Amino acid sequence: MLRSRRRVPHLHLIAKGLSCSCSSSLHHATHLWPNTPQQQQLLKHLVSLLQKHSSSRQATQQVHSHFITSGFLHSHQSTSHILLLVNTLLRCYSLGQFPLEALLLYKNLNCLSFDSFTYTFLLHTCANLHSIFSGLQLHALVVKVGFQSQVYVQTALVYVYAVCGSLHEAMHVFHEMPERNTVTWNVMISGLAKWGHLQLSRSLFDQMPTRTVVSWTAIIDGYTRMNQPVEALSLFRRMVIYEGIKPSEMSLLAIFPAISIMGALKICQSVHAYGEKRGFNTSNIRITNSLIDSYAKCGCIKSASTLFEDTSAQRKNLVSWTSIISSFAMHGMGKEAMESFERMEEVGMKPNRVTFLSLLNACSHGGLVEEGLKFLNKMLNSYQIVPDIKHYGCLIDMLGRAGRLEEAEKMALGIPVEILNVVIWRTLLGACSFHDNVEMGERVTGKILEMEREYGGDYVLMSNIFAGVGMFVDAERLRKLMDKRKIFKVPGHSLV
DNA sequence: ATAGGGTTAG
Repeated sequence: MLRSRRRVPHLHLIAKGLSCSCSSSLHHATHLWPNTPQQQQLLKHLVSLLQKHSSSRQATQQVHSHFITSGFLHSHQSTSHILLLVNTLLRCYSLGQFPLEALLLYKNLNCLSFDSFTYTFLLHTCANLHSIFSGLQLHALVVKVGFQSQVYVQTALVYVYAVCGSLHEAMHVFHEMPERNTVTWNVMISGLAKWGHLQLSRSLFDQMPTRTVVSWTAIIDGYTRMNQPVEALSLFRRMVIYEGIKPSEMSLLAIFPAISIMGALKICQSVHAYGEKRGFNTSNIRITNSLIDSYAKCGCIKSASTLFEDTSAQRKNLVSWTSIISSFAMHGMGKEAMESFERMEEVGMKPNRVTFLSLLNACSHGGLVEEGLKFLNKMLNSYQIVPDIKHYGCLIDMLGRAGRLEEAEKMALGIPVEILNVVIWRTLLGACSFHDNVEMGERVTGKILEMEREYGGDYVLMSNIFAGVGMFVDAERLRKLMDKRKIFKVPGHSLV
């Protein structure tokens, strides 16, 4: 899943910044500072500080304010030294949580003459913002200032376009490039794979001169995501056995879902062993979490829970807890899921919406209706989590399975219309069918027809209810209605 | 001094 998009206000500021010569505050400078050795020292110090703490927002901001107050811009400091600091600042911002700061800094410093490093970092900012608009503006700027044939800049351009899903533009830049390196190829391949263009991605993968572990991981991840676990696993084997490339932690994370889809317990075990050998399992909690999930999905809840128990409390994060709860849920072990949840609360870990979804799912599958309702209450009141449509779907499924149809219907009717979907009514209709409640089945079918007139499956389900309780006349009438609307039953599939 | 792949979900 893509990370949530952040909005970029005032993009015109960037373009504006180019046209005027200097930001107004600089005009107030009345004198130039002497080029003291202390200042030179300070510059170097700030750069190395940033390089050491490149992921710390606080450090970045402190260096930034030092930079502003130091008067470097009015000094006789060598501009290349200043630019190094500015570029490093831009890089830190672009990688951090507030990439917009990079664009603003750039805009405020338009009297500097920037280099290709600057534009590389700025483009990464756009990628992190998922802002195709600022990406396009920067592309234009890059052409204007003449850095359009620098490999790093072009690769960053391909990256921005690929991240934003503008694959035509990405391919265009890619094809125009006079020289490409491995990173360029990897960016293009993973961009295409990420957006589901597997064949194209694969053909580039096959074409590229040298494939690194990143290339392999990107294409494997593509196959996994596109639900082609066999190809994913066969590529993984080829990478390890024939190419002699060592899988990285990310390679393992990419292959786990494929293992899960296939339910390949043996492979899961050998990847587990490999991770153990490389020390991944103990250094990377994500690997452990994925392993727990995969073991459960391969049907081995024992291994999942053993692995969970063997992981120290220190290392367990929210995902670890959520994973074990969802593991128990998929094995119908409601009690165990509840116990895990309670233990989680005891150690002070705060559940999120996914945790509650897994927990409610466990209650639903384990037939723990009262408990499920209690947890819903807890979610609302103790944690102030607003249920989304999946929570509702789970709860209605839970009530419906238990035959508490009136409560289920009441809950369905209380779902905000903005999030209500037809899956909810289908879930309830399934319960009506199971419990032979014709009256409610009719009402619910009406709701479904309102929302989706073209889909035939529900007519059939409804007519099965009628037929099932001996109302052949009505069943006949419904089928005729279907014929009239030229509806035919399509093979069932879940939309959830 | 630069860039690429990442865990949980009815």
